[in-house]
Amino acid sequence: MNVVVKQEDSRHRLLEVAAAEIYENGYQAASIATILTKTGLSKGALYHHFPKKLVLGYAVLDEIFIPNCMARWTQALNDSDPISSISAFLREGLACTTDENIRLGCPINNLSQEMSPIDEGFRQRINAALTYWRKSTEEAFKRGQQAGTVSLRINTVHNATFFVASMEGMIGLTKSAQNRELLDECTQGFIGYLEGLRP
Amino acid sequence: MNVVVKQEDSRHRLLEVAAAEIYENGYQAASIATILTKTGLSKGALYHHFPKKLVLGYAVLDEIFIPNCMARWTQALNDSDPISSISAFLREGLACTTDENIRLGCPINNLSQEMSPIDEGFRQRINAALTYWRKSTEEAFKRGQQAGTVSLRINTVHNATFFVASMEGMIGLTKSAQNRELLDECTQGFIGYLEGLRP
DNA sequence: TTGAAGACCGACCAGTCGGTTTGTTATAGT
DNA sequence: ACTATAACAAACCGACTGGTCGGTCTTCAA
Repeated sequence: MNVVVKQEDSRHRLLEVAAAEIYENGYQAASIATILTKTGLSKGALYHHFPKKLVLGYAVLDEIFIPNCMARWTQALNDSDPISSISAFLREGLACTTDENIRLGCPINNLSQEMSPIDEGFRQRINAALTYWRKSTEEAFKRGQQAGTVSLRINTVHNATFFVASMEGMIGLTKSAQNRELLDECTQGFIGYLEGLRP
Repeated sequence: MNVVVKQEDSRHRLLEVAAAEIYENGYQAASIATILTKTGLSKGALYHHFPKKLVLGYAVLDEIFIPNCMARWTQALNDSDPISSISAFLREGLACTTDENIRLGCPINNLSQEMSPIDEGFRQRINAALTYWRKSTEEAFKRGQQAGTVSLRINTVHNATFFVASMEGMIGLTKSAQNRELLDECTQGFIGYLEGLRP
């Protein structure tokens, strides 16, 4: 009976170790050999579950990176006051950012920058996630406008796009500075911008 | 006499071709062999001018990427009305962004995301450039405050940091979307934020 | 009991990587 | 004219890459 568990386990272990490797080194520099060593599995096992490295990369994105990132976001937006809830989201993000996060940034953004120009499969997956992020933010702004918590004079599309861009940029800048203080400063500037969207 | 030209030429050609390769593929995936093919030079030539691939990468950053990026920026800020001049800078950037820029993003940001976590030499160079960018923006905001074109209620440090982050994020988001319209929307949101910094 | 199938192993492959070494040519200084 | 040195050229190297393939073991249905 634990054999069934074990076979499911192999795929899962592969995915998780691969995710860690890709997060640390990027997709292209992530080594199959290293993943095998860290899982304790063989090459046969890996290529039994995933026909190519590319498919493994897609699976990591689809089953680990994107769900992880989306989970926290969607539950932060069920509100008629998006500015407050997004500010809270930023502050919470600041608080629960680990040293590893500061060093390595956002896994999706990393893959986006690395793979978008050279592989359509990666690009489309990432773009879909980012588009969803923009759209849900845009709708949150609209709900805020209806509830009177967001100024009617702002363009929700422009500001939703600018918001997502700034979010990614903030993480990226923190990564190159490797400095938590900078993330703090940037978050405060970010919240200042958001507060400016009130009526 | 044209021999002297030629030897300087070799280094230059190597730098330029390497820059293009790194811009296209990132540092790690940039192939020495490809660079040699495209320059028409031999391995001996390359390793005569640069002892290691890493040194070539640093040189590309120091002598090509960073100067190119800084040149346009510094001349855009000699003004007592930074909000107007930065907005103009954004609009101009939008206008002169090539399709290649949309596909490949900002070379410095690319290297930052790829190399910051794994090589201190890259990280420090990039961080120095970004720090300079933040500081010069901060000073521009302060000049604006003195001239009465920027609100005295904003924190110049926070907003300078947020500005640089948003700048990088905007380029990165455009890259993953590969969509000029999105860059346009984001720029408009960006300018809206900047206008909000006025008194 | 037998047979089929899924899960897994690990030796092996061709190709590419950055880097080294040895050798040649051209030029500048004396 | 002679020599030292810069500026290349190209064969070569070991390490490593993703990927293949023949075979083994376990599980389960018939």
